[in-house]
Amino acid sequence: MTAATHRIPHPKKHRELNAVDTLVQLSFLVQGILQRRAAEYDLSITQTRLLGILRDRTPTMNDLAKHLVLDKSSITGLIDRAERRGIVVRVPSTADRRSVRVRLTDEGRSLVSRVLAQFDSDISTLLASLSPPERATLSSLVSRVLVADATEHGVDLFATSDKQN
Amino acid sequence: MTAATHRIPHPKKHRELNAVDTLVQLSFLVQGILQRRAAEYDLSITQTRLLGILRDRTPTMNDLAKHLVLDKSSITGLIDRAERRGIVVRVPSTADRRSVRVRLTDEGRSLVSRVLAQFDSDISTLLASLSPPERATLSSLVSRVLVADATEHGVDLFATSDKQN
DNA sequence: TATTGTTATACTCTATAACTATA
DNA sequence: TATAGTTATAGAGTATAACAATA
Repeated sequence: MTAATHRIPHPKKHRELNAVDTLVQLSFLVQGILQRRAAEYDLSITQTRLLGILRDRTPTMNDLAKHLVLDKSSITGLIDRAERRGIVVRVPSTADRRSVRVRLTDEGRSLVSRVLAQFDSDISTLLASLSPPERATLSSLVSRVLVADATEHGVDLFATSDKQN
Repeated sequence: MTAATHRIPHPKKHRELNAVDTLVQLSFLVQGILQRRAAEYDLSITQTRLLGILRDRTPTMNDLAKHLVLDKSSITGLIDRAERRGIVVRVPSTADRRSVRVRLTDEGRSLVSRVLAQFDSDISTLLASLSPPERATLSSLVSRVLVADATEHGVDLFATSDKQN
């Protein structure tokens, strides 16, 4: 990889971009789009991921730490700020009195729906230059990469988890 | 988009992933890989991007702010920390005595080479499940997305910029 | 003893506003 | 006046280590 870590790459005229470079550049492009959009709602990427997780789960702090690959003390701060803002609440776990579950409030649910809908629209726009069959090809290739990685790391991409309490 | 903002997505069995979802997930995956790898060298993604830019440029603080899309005060801090660490130096600009150019030190150059080589290797590994022609297809489709976006925003992806002083 | 979560602390990253020094 | 950069300040995000409560 030569210059894929910055948006305006190598000072060489019309060089061929390999799969590695394009993927890295794309990841910066996509993250930039998401980050700017989230910021319009006063959300960071991490907060948005958090809300996305909470849409169909009521995980413990520990579950969140695992999903987001963050230290549990980082989750404490993340939830503190989200709770202060009224988009999530801590609820005591009934089964284990040490643990705490985190739930979206109605306001949080509404917020995450709006943000993720915007994300969808933003990335769809980004892909507008590809034809539907091209998008399908892209999607299929990327899916294979995602599945291979998940398998590699022993993660079931489609698992239903976080059994209640 | 339903669940692409978190690594372990929707609790539905084997749902079809569309191009938007896969792209968003992929961007998180790639950024995670880069971030963890950079961290091994005590670098953030931003520091690594900075070093990547400096490999073939000696930009002013202002140039850096534009490339990284950050406020100039953020660049001050970024360069302060990098300079303290001995990987970059500030050099006075001869033409305009207000401005400052930033240059890699030998140590910085060596560091960025090692990190970017690792990035390359990491992302190559990620793509190992695709055949060479599939990688070429992926690369070509992603390139078109990148070029379309750059054109949309009036950026010449292949421009040579930052004329010295 | 081990696990869950919080607190104390420290550092990076980022922005806004006010400032200095040039131009 | 306008631009280049720094400083002061504030807040988010992150981690490590020590701690309390519970298992």
